[in-house]
Amino acid sequence: MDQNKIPQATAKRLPLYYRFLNNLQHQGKTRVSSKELSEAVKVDSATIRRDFSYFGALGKKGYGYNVEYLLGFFRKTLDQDETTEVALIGVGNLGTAFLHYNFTKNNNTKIVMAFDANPQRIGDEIGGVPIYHIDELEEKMNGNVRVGILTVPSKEAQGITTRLVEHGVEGILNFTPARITVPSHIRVHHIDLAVELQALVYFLKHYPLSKSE
Amino acid sequence: MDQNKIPQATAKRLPLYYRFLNNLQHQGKTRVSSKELSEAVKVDSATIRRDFSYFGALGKKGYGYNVEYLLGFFRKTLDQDETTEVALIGVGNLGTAFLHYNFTKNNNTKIVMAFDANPQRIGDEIGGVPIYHIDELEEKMNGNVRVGILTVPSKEAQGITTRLVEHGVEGILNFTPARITVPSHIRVHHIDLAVELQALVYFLKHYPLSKSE
DNA sequence: ATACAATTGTGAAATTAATCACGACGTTTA
DNA sequence: TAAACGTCGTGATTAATTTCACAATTGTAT
Ligand SMILES: NC(=O)c1ccc[n+]([C@@H]2O[C@H](COP(=O)([O-])OP(=O)(O)OC[C@H]3O[C@@H](n4cnc5c(N)ncnc54)[C@H](O)[C@@H]3O)[C@@H](O)[C@H]2O)c1
Ligand SMILES: NC(=O)c1ccc[n+]([C@@H]2O[C@H](COP(=O)([O-])OP(=O)(O)OC[C@H]3O[C@@H](n4cnc5c(N)ncnc54)[C@H](O)[C@@H]3O)[C@@H](O)[C@H]2O)c1
Repeated sequence: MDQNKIPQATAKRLPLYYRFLNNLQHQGKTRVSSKELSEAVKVDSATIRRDFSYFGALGKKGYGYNVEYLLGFFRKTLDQDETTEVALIGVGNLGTAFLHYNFTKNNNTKIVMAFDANPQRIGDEIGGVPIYHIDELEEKMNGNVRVGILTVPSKEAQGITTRLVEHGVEGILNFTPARITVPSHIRVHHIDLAVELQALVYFLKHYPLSKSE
Repeated sequence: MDQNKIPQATAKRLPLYYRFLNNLQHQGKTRVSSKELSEAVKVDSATIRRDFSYFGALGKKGYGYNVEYLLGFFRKTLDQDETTEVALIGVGNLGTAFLHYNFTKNNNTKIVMAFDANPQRIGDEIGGVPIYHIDELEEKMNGNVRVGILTVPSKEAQGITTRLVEHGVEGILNFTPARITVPSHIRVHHIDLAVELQALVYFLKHYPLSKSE
């Protein structure tokens, strides 16, 4: 689809740019240079220009980028006008935090339902999101849910994943340590918080930064 | 320090390998091949062999790797025997979830204190971690805390960061959307959950996977 | 013993990403 | 209007990471 030439590394930075451009617009700024952007989002300015250039010539030489134009462009590119429905599975510590937050700011995603196995949680709403029993997964998911967020205990992850995929979910954001197996057309992003923390500690001990690095 | 030749991409995978090897040992397995590991952690087997090879010849041709030996090796490499103290700032939705979890399993990190500005939370403990008022940050941090986890509102992020750094913190795990500025010898890892979700949605729409990819 | 099967470790190739560096061109100023 | 300046877009380069593919070596079976 679309522009299959856009590097994945670039695609991952797009939401970041989008969010910052939004901030700029709220501040009433009308123009911005790759240098300013660079300082704000901590990405090299050449990388930013390169990223933008995959979408054509969006800026003006000697001037920079027009905030409104750029924002409008990214809004279309990131499909900000259509909402992707998301289901969250596992309303525990982490799941509850996500439901309260619900990624609503500047966002094209919405958690529309949640599931848990614990009867105490069923029937409640958190942040306007209804919580159903996991047995009702098949019944409540109506084919519009394209993404699942997994915040269940890790030993449940594979089973739930299989059920999600059978019911039309195309992408999974997996917060459990389990590495799940999915059909080849399903996309999984792992966010492994314990690994992130351990990796940070490893870097501290083994790659000490010098004052100039 | 140590082996500055280990690629960062490799270093990030080490905790993952470590965790899986632990599981294997608990299951009583004594040997494992890069192929088995590959299927479990979803990393190409050649990449795993390459990763291991930076540490020398850890395996045996025709046999694979000895689980116990490998685990012992990684335990040393990842400094599993010494604990790194961590402070968490911002006991809100996300912060509370992290305190309950506290990354205790197989881990060399421990959240030893938390801070918040909301008087209602002060004095409590969550998961055995005391919660202090943010004004006491300087007083309670004793120089042993090397890592800070930031789960405050984004506009507070920069100010808190500066204070943490002044009091000896060397690494920051930043969950706020704010991109913080730090001296060059401080390491920051951003985990931007909203960006992760948006990026997943972008990939779904623009890089549909085929059945064979 | 010997043959067979399995699996490592690693050069080399391929892929992906980041950075340099500069010509071209628009803006601003006087 | 013209000169000075700022900033983009990008070819070329460099760096980082992944993957291929196979000789070497070991374990296992007969
Ligand atoms: N909380 C953290 O800070 C943290 C950090 C790193 C990783 N994780 C991982 O995230 C996951 C969730 O962590 P948590 O702290 O929120 O755990 P939790 O135990 O608080 O929450 C898990 C929830 O899943 C529900 N559940 C159990 N089985 C289920 C099923 N079959 N179907 C639906 N719901 C089910 C439970 O009732 C519970 O509410 C775990 O895999 C954990 O390893 C959490
Ligand atoms: N909850 C999520 O799912 C989620 C997802 C993505 C990003 N985030 C980001 O993570 C951060 C925390 O999110 P949250 O949902 O937990 O928010 P929250 O409002 O629930 O928690 C923030 C906590 O920080 C405390 N706080 C405020 N100012 C402080 C200060 N100066 N010093 C110490 N503590 C202070 C507040 O009292 C509150 O308890 C935010 O920046 C948010 O954007 C959260």
